[in-house]
Amino acid sequence: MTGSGREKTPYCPVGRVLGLRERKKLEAWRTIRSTALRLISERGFDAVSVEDIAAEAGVSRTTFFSYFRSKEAVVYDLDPQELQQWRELLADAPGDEPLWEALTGLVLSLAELLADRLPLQKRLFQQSPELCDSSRDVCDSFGPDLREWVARRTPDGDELHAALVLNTAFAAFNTAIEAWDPDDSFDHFLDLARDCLRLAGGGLARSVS
Amino acid sequence: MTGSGREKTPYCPVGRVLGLRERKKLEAWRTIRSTALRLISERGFDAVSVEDIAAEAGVSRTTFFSYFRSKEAVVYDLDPQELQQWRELLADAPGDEPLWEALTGLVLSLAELLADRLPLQKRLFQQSPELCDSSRDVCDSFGPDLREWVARRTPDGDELHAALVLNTAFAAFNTAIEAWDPDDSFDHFLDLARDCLRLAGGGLARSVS
DNA sequence: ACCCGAACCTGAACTCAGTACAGAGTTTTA
DNA sequence: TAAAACTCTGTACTGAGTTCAGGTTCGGGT
Repeated sequence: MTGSGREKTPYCPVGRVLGLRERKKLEAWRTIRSTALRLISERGFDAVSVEDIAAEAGVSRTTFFSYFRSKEAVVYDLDPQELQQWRELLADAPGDEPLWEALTGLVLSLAELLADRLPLQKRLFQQSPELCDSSRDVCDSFGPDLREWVARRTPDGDELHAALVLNTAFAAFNTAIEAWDPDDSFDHFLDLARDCLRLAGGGLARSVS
Repeated sequence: MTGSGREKTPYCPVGRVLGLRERKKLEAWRTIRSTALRLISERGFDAVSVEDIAAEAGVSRTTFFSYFRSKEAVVYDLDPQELQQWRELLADAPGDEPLWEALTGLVLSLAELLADRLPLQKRLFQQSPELCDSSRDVCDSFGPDLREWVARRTPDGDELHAALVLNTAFAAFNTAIEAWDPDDSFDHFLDLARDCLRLAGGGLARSVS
């Protein structure tokens, strides 16, 4: 919905020094999120309604939707502080590396940033296939930013190549997520992601099998 | 929804010789689909409700949902005959080629199979970003079959590689779709798809830019 | 300290996707 | 031609997502 506007409201800015308002908002965001994750991991995604989450978080249904665009978003969205770190990462990324190498680095940094959330998230995927189906992309929340970053450093005429590189990096990342067992260590996931990115970057054509 | 069962009902079987029942069903399927595409291309995806489609197609809302799992599905699903051709393609695919080459071939054959529908579909994407967002994958309808095909010809222990190859092929295909202008010839699209698959297969790491 | 505007929260009412089901109608089969 | 199997339809329901008109709370001046 909402056409393709990026952010309806500049929600949860996370500036340097937070006023009372901003602190409350961040707190509300986190209460809703953690409540949601708790309920969903207890009962499964489908068995929890937005109403349940809102009630349990002590907030109205309407407010829930002012913090999260959809029910899935409460699972996928980055914490405002993570989002800020992610944007700093993008801002600081070197501009001289070849695109694929730069992207590989970014994706791996991102993975580390998500270290806390990913295991739980992956477990939710396994419990609730409907979650997997709907948003098949864990990339939803950071994807747009990354797209923009790629676009900015892409010379005219090379859009196809840039898009291909980006989509392939996503594919590699998602493949690693799919393959990972959340009971294994997170380092193991990082290895998987590295492997996938390396294989995809090195060319899938000539290869085993 | 529906756990992860493949097909709730074996709808529209398209056997060799069709009985009256099957003929009616195929006809109904096509009426609904074409009505839907017409209305949606006239008014936009969001401005058309399932009720509108059903009414215009002379069928009940309930019946609509017995033919299509969702409102998006009516745009994405393969025609039962296309689906059959696609399955034959899979069945006939050689088992001795390396995985990437085999997949490349399959994806390109698939593209040709979709020649009629793709231009309109791409135009709908452009008109209705909400369509793009929701099902970011044109691969939805044939993806499961292809996954299964890949799984069958994957030796144990190589699942990661197989998944990576598959996801990357999808990524390349989607990239081509994204990049294609539906006012250009369909051959141009095929060239794009070929290029994307070749680039991804050949290794994105060392490359221009 | 006070006030005003802006930002925020809320309940209520609404639209629409998707599901369940029971009954009526149609095709198939024997 | 009658029973069995399948299909369609209306009805009624759940729940996601939106809109909106208040009420409340915060922040920045003065």
